[in-house]
Amino acid sequence: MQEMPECTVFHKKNVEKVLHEMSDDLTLARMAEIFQCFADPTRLKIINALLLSDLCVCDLTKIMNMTQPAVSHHLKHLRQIHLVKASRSGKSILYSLDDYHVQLLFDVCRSHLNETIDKPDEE
Amino acid sequence: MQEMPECTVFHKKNVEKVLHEMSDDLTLARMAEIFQCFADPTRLKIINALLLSDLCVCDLTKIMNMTQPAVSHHLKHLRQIHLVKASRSGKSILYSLDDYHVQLLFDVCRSHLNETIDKPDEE
DNA sequence: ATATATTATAAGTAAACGCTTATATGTTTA
DNA sequence: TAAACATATAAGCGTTTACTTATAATATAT
Repeated sequence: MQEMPECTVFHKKNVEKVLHEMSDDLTLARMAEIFQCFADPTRLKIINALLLSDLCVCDLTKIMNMTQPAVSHHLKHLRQIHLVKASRSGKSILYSLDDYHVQLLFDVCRSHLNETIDKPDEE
Repeated sequence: MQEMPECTVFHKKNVEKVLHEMSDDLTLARMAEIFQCFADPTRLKIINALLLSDLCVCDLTKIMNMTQPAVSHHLKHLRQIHLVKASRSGKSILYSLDDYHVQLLFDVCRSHLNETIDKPDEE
């Protein structure tokens, strides 16, 4: 019968170094929140659109080809972490990106994709 | 009684420009997959650890203070999109980052966080 | 002021996600 | 080769997520 042993490898030096130098949990949680905004295809598409032009909710609804509440829902999400800001313009509310890091994150990710496009999938 | 009007703002020029220049849906879906790996606090912590040192599953289990299958599960996820690679070393399997973009994405996100730390929360 | 246009919020639902326990796979060592 | 070790996979469960429809809020225009 197989036992489930406590792993004993434990490269003490490495583990201690990592534990010491790693970001704290709160920081990691907040970073994860930001990445979460980029992690949904719909939101990412909204971000992509706003990288190209400031847009009102109505325009985004047309671009995304989805219902207006869905778009508003995502915009709220994006606004809460300061990735996007809103300003009224006549009847409409114009949305735009709130931080240049958005462009950076988007570009770095796309580069990664381009450079791994030929790699075969892991199973 | 309130009707639900079709929105008529439609800044045609902007919308057309955006639709034309936006990345295709497949690219956005793949990018979202990558961001999804960064979007979970646990996985992000694993990434953070691997930024600091190559580590075996056992070490990561200790660092993360969680069960070994959970760690393996996340590592599989990370390996499938070529963010992480594995190589055997004796009894253990050593994991390391597979791409310098990982460091870039991590750093850009942390910078964003640092520069927005003082902004008040949107409600 | 009243009607209309634009955007935001609420409640409900189906699907995806991350963890746990149990078990399988593969490598090493005796 | 058999036992032990290190890692991977499978099945199940509770939570979260993203959408839908319905409705509210807010500003504009007549």
